[in-house]
Amino acid sequence: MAAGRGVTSARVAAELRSRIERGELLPEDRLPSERELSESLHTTRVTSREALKQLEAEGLIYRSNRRGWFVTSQRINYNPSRAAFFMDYVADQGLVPFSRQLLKKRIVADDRLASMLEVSVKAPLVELQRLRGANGRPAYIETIYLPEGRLPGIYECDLERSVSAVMLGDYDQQYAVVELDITVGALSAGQAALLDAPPGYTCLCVRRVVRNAAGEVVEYDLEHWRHDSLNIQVRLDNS
Amino acid sequence: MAAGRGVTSARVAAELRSRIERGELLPEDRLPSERELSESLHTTRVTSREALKQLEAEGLIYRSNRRGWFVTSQRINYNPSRAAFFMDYVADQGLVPFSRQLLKKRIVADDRLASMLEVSVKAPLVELQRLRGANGRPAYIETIYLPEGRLPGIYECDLERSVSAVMLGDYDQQYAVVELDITVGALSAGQAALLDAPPGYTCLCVRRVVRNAAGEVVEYDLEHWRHDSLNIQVRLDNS
DNA sequence: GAGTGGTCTAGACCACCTA
DNA sequence: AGGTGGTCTAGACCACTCG
Repeated sequence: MAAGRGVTSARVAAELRSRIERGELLPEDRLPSERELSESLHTTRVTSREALKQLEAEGLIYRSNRRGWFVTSQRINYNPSRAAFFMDYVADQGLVPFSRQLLKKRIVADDRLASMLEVSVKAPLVELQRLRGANGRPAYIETIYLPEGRLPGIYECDLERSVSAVMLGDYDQQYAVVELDITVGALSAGQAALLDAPPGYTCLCVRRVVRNAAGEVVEYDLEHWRHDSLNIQVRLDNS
Repeated sequence: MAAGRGVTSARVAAELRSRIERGELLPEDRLPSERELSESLHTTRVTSREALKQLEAEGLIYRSNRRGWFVTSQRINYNPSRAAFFMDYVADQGLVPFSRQLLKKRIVADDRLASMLEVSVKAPLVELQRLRGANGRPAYIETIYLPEGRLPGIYECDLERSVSAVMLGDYDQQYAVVELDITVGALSAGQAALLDAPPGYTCLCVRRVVRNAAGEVVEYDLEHWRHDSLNIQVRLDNS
């Protein structure tokens, strides 16, 4: 039969779960400290932590660096197929989005990037990195690669707010084909620090390859999302 | 700065990672037992386990019930947008697929199902559940709901192998629109047992709503995938 | 029956955050 | 400075699997 989860940690998890469901703990509320929890439920810290990690995996709670555990709130609904603007669709969901550029530089394609973007090795690229989130909480890190050869002068554009906007406006590039690759992974130490998560935190990796009407790759994105902040929604129309 | 992962467990993780990358440990190979590992690397079981769980989160290794830890092999590439047959696309990837029907029965729609399938409450449905995987390892559990009103006689069809096949053949239903909803979650105890995973194991939840050319919902799927067995690939054509 | 992972106890020290 | 989570030690018992 099922290898039953331990009785004690399950009890702690159930207790907290019910407090959340009953509304005693509201989104963004802070949970009791691990030591308090352990004492009041007659167990040890290791066991309480086991329960907390379980609820974290379920997406019910999250931890902030070394400040404590909190109840999660609404996830961001994300439709990676559309060239929608992050700031817009997050605001439409009643959240307050933010976006911070971490990096913008010119690089040349190495083997891996050359094959992903279908350009020759050493072709000039623009690399862009940004941190985005909602309601003051970081949600994902995005790294974007743009082939300068196909988008002349792209480096001079204001890419801070939205690449999609620049594509549509200045380049008249429709997103003809979008290829998505979605996998569960773990955050590196650097990524985790930026996302206010412990190293190794479970994340959703989304890889996007965007092609224009001519079939050329015009954008390659790598996104690392906190697993508890995201809901991917895709709509496919074959008609 | 980054809340650095502990030195010891990181050392154990790095050691195992390098053994895997160097090819000393091959896919499906068994790792040393937790006790051996702890002793040879001069640490305790709790710490070794921390490292093992980290590698598990990264998708490098997995555990089988109480039998031990193993190196993971190739993931299944899955394109949920197409009405492709599981047995076919897995075989195309050089893997040996299997599919086991767990349940097949007639039910009536409750509130939730009625709203998902856009039928009236108490409308007749067929519920189907199956366990699928590759190379002898379970990968996901799928629960399918079919509205009998729109697919008369569907219960009598042989749905064991492929719902898509029956749709295309007997009902001439093209999959006109597919709506996907993808989230990271945790397995319930029952699901975990079927998937040979510990309870609370991280999973990818995929919800599919399929509509025919008339815009009616003809299929509603709920899939729970082991996070280490899956790679979702979607291709969107806006041209 | 021997060995495995799954869980738990009861401590400890550290790095970091907040006041 | 005091409290928080992050990590670690050194044991223990249990449920299960396998030979």
